[in-house]
Amino acid sequence: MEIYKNEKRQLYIEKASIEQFFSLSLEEFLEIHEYARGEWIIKEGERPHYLFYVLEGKAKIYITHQNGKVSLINFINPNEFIGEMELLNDVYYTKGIQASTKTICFAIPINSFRKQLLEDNKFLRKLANFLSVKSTKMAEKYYQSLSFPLENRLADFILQTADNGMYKEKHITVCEFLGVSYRHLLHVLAQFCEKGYLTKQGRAYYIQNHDILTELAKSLRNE
Amino acid sequence: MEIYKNEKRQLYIEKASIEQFFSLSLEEFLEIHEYARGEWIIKEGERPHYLFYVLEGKAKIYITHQNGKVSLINFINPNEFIGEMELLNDVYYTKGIQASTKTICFAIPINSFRKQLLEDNKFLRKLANFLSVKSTKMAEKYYQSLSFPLENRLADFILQTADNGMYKEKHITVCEFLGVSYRHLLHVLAQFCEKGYLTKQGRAYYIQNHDILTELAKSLRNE
DNA sequence: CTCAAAATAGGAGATATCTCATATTATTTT
DNA sequence: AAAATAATATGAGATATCTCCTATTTTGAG
Repeated sequence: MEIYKNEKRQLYIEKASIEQFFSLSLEEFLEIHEYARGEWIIKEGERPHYLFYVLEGKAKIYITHQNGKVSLINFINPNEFIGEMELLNDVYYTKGIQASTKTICFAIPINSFRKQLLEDNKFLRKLANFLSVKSTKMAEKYYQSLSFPLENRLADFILQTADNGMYKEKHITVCEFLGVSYRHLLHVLAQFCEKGYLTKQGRAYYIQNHDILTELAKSLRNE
Repeated sequence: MEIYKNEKRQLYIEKASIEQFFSLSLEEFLEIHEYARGEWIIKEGERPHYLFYVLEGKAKIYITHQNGKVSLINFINPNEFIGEMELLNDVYYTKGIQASTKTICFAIPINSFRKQLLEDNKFLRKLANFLSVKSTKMAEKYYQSLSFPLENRLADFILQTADNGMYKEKHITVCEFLGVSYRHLLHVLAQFCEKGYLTKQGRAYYIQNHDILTELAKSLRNE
């Protein structure tokens, strides 16, 4: 983990236009952290010392179950908070958060600023907004996972992550994310190929029948 | 739906000690609504006109999927908000909320007070707190549902809802809530009886082996 | 009290998904 | 370049869960 100093730090502080977050001026206490791919931003079971806000990069939230099974429960993307739960509650939290690409975030030491943050209207509104979106998304994922077989959820995931008609995610990440076994993921992918929705070339899959995938994915979101 | 007036209204306003929610004094604009069992507090697809806070009773959140299947996605209990999403976002929302017992809540007309609410720190903090808990719970449910078979989730549910060793929920509600088919729920319940965890008398089930159920449920929460 | 609707109950077969085992191929480390 | 590790692939059999069907019992409305 690297903490940016001087000009580099200044650059990011300006870029993030942190005025939008706070009425109070935290600027001089704000740290800019960079985490390398694979590094743990928060270790599971450890109480974090900072409130983070992701500026660049991508991270993953993991939970380890008692049976040893580890689930990827979500991605964290730019413009999202990390550690807001710990700011609000005293309960401590046991999720692990790992950078999955180089990740740059701003970091506010919780211990020193908790009280002030909780009195800042601008910040609170921003936070409440973020939380409401987060909780909606989670609820969506939940009932989707219950109500639909992998076929539908995978179609949706493919459409969301495909780049120019080409799908090329790591199976391991995907099956964690969708909560199915590696084996079954491959099975359904093979089915998609067999049915002509996708074709496989090497490690990549090309979308052949966009409409059918869209149709499958549409069942998830009932709009 | 009944709107309380005068003394009845006053009673609930005092009981809820609404000072804890707001710095501003909304008291005279606050309505107290009572919904009968089965009544819709918010109809699916309809934009609500109030922010609610449940004082007494229990409600259910439903979503209807495109395939016509309806999922119960959660219960709403006393001391929880309803409609906070609509307050924060302009997006409108398509969940249906139905009272499952007589439900009394306070109701703030959103149109008139939105702006003021969003400037009230006390309220925002309360709301952020609520949302963070909500989203955590949802996340928990999500990964539980993915990682564990019904056996574990049902054991947990039984322990949570059993009253004095007796479990007596409606199967229909439960299978919606746990996201499994009616048939399968019965099957696992029958298994529990066969294995001696429960015994069945009429429509009720009595817990015979509390320890095993606890053990099954414990896998869900890894503490 | 009566009838319709809702809830319970269980059989049978299909499908989705998992576990385990074993090869092969990329990628990273030394 | 060799060795170690991670990722991909696939078969086979087990289990969890679903759908459809049909019968009985309970509950609620009139």
